[in-house]
Amino acid sequence: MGDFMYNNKLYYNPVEFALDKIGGTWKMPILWRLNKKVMRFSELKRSMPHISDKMLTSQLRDLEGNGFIKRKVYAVVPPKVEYSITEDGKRVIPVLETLRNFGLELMKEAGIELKKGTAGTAKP
Amino acid sequence: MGDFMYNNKLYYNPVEFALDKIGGTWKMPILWRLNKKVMRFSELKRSMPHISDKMLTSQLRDLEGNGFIKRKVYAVVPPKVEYSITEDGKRVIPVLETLRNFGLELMKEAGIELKKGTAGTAKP
DNA sequence: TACGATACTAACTAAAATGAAAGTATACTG
DNA sequence: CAGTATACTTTCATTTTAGTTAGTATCGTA
Repeated sequence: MGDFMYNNKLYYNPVEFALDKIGGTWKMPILWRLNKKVMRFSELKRSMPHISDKMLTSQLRDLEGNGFIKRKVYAVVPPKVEYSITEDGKRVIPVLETLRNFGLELMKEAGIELKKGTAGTAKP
Repeated sequence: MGDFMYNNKLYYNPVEFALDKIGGTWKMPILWRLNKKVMRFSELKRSMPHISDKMLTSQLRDLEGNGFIKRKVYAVVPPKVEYSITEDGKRVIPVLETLRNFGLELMKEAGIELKKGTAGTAKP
C-alpha cells in the first residue's frame, strides 16, 4: 500500500491518517467528554486540569475543522460558547473505546489501578 | 478518572497509555508486517522505504521491550536477526484494524483512493 | 587489498508538539 | 474606579519525536 498526500501533508498509511485527526494528547479526551454532554470552554477546561488555554483552543479548532464537533457562540458578555459533538464525531467514539479498552488491559497487566482520586505506583 | 504514573512518566488516561505503547509513526506498520510473517531487519527496512536504520532499531527495541515482538539472533556472518510477533503482539492487531478501518473511511470521505503504486490528489 | 553484505550505534540536527505567561474585549459588581 | 468573569490570541520557551550522516564488526568474494 502506497503513501499519499492530503492537504500538503504526506501520510504512509490509513492509521497515520486517522491519528492525525484524532490523535495527540487532547483530542480524544475532548471528544469523550462532549459525547456525554454539551460543554462550555471553561467547563471543558475545568474538567481537564492540565490543559492550557492555548491547547484547548487549538484542539477545539482542529476538531471543528474536521467536523467532529460544533461550536455555538452566544452574543453575550462575558462571552459564552458551547461545544457539542456531531454525528461524524460520534463515529470516533467506538474507535476511542477500542483504544481505551486496550489501554485498560495493558494497565491491568502492568499492575496499574486507577480508582477515583488515587493512582500510581503499587501500594503496600 | 485520574492521572497515573508508570515508569516515571505521567499519563492522563488509558488511551494515552495505549498509544505510548503502539503509537508513533512506525510501531503499527511494523506489527502489521510481522503479523503476516517473520521478517529480518533488512527485509523490514526494504518494506518501509522511509524509515531510517536508527528508527527501525529503536522501534524494534521498544516493541520487544513491551513484549509485542521477539528477536532471534543467528550467530553468523554477516549477521542475521529475525523478528516475529508474539501472542501479546497479536492482541494489538484488532486495535490496529479498528484504527485502520476508521482511517480508510475518513480517506474515502476525503476523496483519497490508494491503489497499488499510485495515490494522492484527485485525478482528471 | 578493497568491497559488499548485515545489523547495528553514536552524534548531531531539525521539526513538531506542548506549555507558561501575559494581553484583549466588554459589561457587571462593590 | 478596581476587580471579576469568559473565551480567546500572542509570544516565547521547552520538550519530545523524528531524521541524517557516519561509523563498527566480520567474513567471503573479486
